[in-house]
Amino acid sequence: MSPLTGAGNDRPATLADVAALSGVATSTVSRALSNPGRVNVLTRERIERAARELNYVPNSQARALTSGRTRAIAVLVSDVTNPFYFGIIRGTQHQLKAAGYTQLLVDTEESDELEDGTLHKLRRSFDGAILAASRLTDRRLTALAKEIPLVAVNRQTRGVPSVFIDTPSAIEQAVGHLVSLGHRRIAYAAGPATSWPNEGRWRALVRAAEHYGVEAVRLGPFAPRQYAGAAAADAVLHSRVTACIAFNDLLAIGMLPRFRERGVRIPNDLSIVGCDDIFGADFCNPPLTTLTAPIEQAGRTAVAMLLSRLDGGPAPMARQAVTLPTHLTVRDSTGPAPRTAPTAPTTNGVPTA
Amino acid sequence: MSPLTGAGNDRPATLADVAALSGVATSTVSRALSNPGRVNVLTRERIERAARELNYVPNSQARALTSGRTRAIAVLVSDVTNPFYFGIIRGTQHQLKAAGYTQLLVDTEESDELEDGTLHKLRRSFDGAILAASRLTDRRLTALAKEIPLVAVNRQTRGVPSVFIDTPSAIEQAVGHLVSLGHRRIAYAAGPATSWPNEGRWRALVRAAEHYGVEAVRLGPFAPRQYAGAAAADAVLHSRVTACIAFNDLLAIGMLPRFRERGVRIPNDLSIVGCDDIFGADFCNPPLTTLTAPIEQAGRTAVAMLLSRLDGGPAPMARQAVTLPTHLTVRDSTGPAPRTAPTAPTTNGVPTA
DNA sequence: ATGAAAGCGCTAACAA
DNA sequence: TTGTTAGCGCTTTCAT
Repeated sequence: MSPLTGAGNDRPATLADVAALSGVATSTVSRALSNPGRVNVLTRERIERAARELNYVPNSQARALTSGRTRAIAVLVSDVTNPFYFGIIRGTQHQLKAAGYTQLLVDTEESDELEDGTLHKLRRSFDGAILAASRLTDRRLTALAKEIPLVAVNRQTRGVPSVFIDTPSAIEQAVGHLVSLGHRRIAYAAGPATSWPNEGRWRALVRAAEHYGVEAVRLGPFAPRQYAGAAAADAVLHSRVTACIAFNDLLAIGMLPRFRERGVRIPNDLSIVGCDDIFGADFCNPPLTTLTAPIEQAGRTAVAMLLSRLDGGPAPMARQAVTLPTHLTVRDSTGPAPRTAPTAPTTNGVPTA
Repeated sequence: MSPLTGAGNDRPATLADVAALSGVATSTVSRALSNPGRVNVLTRERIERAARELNYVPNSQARALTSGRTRAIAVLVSDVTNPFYFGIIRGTQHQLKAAGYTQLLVDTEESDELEDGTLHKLRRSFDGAILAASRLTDRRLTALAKEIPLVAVNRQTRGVPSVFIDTPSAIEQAVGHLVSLGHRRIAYAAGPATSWPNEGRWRALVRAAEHYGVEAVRLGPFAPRQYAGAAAADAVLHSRVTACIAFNDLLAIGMLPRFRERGVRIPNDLSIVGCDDIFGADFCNPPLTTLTAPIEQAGRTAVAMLLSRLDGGPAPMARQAVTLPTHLTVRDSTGPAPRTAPTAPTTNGVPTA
């Protein structure tokens, strides 16, 4: 018989059972189990023994009904398919479990309505939410933050606690790196218009380009998916640049085979920089130079902020906006600029798309 | 004002509010909303209108307390870090949402105790569970399946409904493929001893090797992680084989850079076959020949089985054990056998580890 | 077809 | 420090 199984009982033990066995009132048991300090040491021990004997497990639904707290946190991602979120999920999962919370994972499928709707439908099923990539408007998000304890990742909006992964700063480093390799014209393969970090990355590129006196050209938008890489690669080849910074690694990784098909060698003919440093960025071919984001840490930090807020009242010590540093990781997809920008060969054995 | 926000009310509407507004008893509202058939059409419409007006959202905790059903399904994975589970999670998430269920994601960290413990602690928080890679013993699992509606993935145990990804059959194909390329001695880089599919894969290799009259050698066990690839690669180089089938793609991908370091070319000097076809298997270097598993489908199927069980009583139409076919996907990590097996060079400029 | 009433298991005043 | 007593919001008999 497993120690975790009831002692052959039919129905799981309740507070009342524990109370009966230990000869106290249910309220005392409740206190002993949640506010151990506010109960006599001896009775508490007796109660704990009884609870163990009956293999008592609190019913979290019932607990939630009265206390209003579920000890569950909703984590909303815009696409479970995207490996970027796995870092986030890993971080949140770790931190939540440590704090005894359960994680409700929700995929909002890039839809703001689904995001808003789910948040409301599940409202009483969680104590707080982490929006890993909110597609909501600023207004809506601000309003929501007043109703629901939440922390947004990569989304800075007034009044909304957030964890910001500072990719823009790293973009400046990336541009410096490219400039030092002789690149003078750099493309940005943009992500979806609904993505908040997308604009910041482009602006950072523009700023850095101005600073270094080089050109920046914007391409896209492209879906933040591997399959969008082909279109992005073609666009790059038509833009007469010698280097490209992609909205994210997924897109960058998707571009690689397309360049190979078209006879464009990376990094000899063209340099590529990704963003995030997701799973796979280190072993794709060639390994990707990218802006390494502390993804997992972002998840952990978001949870820490949220929980401290839940425990410590509306606005505790915790800062309301945390910025996580990001750095350039140089691998093999960037190299010295070629004399001329590569173009799509029209007579290369490979037909142009 | 968002249609999803209450009309400026302070506290969310309850059944009683809806009842009051529509002039009926709470029980009638309850029926109208759950058993639409058992209520007068007119009153039902009135109730629905009232509910909409008050922006009523049922409190799932309260509902769970009486009905015993939470409309949540727990999905247990042994390691959220492993991309294999991405596919499972994607599949379950999709199917669960379609059915109006919430997904509770739990990482059991390869620990059977944590698995068992979590299952019990959360017992009243979900209606059923999907064990994506149970580390429990057969006895324990069987016992558990009697208490809790569950479906196991890649784990066949009597009395436990399961979805089995038939990688063993594909291993036979893989061996055939390797034999046709001239390989006569094939290694198996084993996964963890606690992994159920691990043994089946090895047995399939032994069987196929016998059938083709070639040798099979077993190496390991290795952690099913990228970092274990270095050790696995070294073991392969000491085993005098010309081909290796790895427990999973993660391990295979981890082996690749190690071979490169040691001057062993894939597939010229050595052929590698992975299992699962996870994210990354197609773009690593070289792209991996692997046994493509319908991972996402496995997740979807598991959910379908579980839900049909929950709705349709203890043992409905649904088969209790489903096998999903797997096939060999040949990419660039397998090729003709070299004349002699590669070994670890001791004087190659690269020091041996 | 509808209503009244009794809980589900727990927490949180309030008393003692 | 402990017990008594109301509920939390909902479902579900049992009546009507």
